[in-house]
Formats: sequence, structure tokens, C-alpha cells
Amino acid sequence: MNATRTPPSQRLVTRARALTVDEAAGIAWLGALQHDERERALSDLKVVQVSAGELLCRVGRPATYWFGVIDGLLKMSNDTAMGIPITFTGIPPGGWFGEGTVIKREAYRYNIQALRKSVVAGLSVEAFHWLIERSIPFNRFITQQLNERLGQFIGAREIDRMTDADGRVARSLAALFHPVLYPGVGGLLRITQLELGYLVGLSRQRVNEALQALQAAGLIAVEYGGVRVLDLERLRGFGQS
DNA sequence: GCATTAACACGTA
DNA sequence: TACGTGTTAATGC
Repeated sequence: MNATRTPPSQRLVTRARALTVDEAAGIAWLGALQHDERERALSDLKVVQVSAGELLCRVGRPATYWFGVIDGLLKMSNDTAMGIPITFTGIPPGGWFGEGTVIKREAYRYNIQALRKSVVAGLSVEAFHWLIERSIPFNRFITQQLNERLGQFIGAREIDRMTDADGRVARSLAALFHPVLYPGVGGLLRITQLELGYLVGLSRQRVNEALQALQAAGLIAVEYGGVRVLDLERLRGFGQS
């Protein structure tokens, strides 16, 4: 099914196409740019469709793009010395990532893999630096982005130390509903219970049980192939006190 | 106990 | 038809 033997980077480039108007309209930071900046960004941005299981970034590969999720769901992970993969976060629609690596012109430090068929946009390193060097709005966006994500990773440490499975599911869900980092999600997060299990580190059956409990508590509504958030604040604070 | 895997029936896209 | 969901049974730490 996903027997991609050749390195993904080259294939992705050749498969890329230009953005549609709708896709461009959904990219939050584009709207903040000035006209010439936006023109430059738009002419550089490429879009590619990846299938489930496909790798966008591999650890050690030089960073060539700053990526954003148009549609679908990605997973950021690393392989430990023992070969056991550790998942750091899921990236739903509207999420942009890789700026830290691109800024430093280094190699990717994580694997980014599609949990399901997804549409991903990419801005080249050159265009990224061009924007960083001249655009105040772009710098504001990047600063906010780094700031919000720092908060997320602090929160993720809390989640890891939480023993309660329901709480872990609740907090992980709340993270995916972050309106600043993932503006493309809206009220309905498209994610299967199996995918959520991969992200949280629980079995599908246990995730299902947790979702039922959260639904009974009025925090979410479980839908076919997705989850609707009803009370983000309480979801975020689930498990404390 | 609690979570996991395996297996199944059922409903939906 | 293929996939996602809800559930139960057997197994492991």
C-alpha cells in the first residue's frame, strides 16, 4: 500500500502543484502580509497530496520547506535508540511547522508522517528567509507561532505524566483544537479513533471509552470520523482537581 | 485492575 | 465495497 522505496523529497517536488484560490484563502498568515510580500509568497507556495503513511520530513534531511497542513492529519515523531517511535504531536489543518529548522538552515529533527491522505503546502527556505528579512507581519506571525507552540509542549509534558487515560485523551484533543496553531480545524476535528490512539498512545478501544466519557460529560460530541468540541476550556482543564 | 489485542456485527461514506 | 465505530472475550503486566 505505502511501499515508497525512493526518497520522498524528490517525488514530492515533482508531484507539487500551485495553490488554488480556496487553499490560499485558508492560510491565515498570508492575509497579514503586504501586497508584494503576499505575491512573492503565493508564487513560491506549492501544494502536494500525500497518502497515508507517507513521510514528508525525515530526521537528518536538510530543511528545504516550511510546511503547512491544508487538509488531513500529520504526525510529528522521532525514533528512539531502541527503534521505538515516540510521537510528539499531531498536526491538523491550519498548522504550520518546521520554521525552527528553516530559520537555522539545519536538518529536520523530526519525522513528519501523514496519518491519512493529506494536502500539504510548502514555502521554500529562500522565500521564508526573504519574508523574515523584510516583513513585520510575517515576523509577528512566526513569533506568535513559536510562543504558542512552546506552551503546547509544556502542556504535553503534563499530559505525559498524567496516568488517567481519559485525561490524556481530553488534553490531547484540546491541543488539537488550538485556534491559533490550528485555525483550519474549527469546531469539528476530523480524526478517527484509531488515529487518536496513535497520537495519545492508547488502543482504539480505550480511546473509544474515553470519548464516550467525555461526551457524557458534555465536553465533546463524537461524530462519524471526527470529534466536535463543545467546551474547549473544560476539555483543556480535564483531570485537574 | 486496567489496558491491550483479536474478533465480530453494524452503520456510514 | 471499504472504512470507522461500538462491543465483547481472552490475555498480559
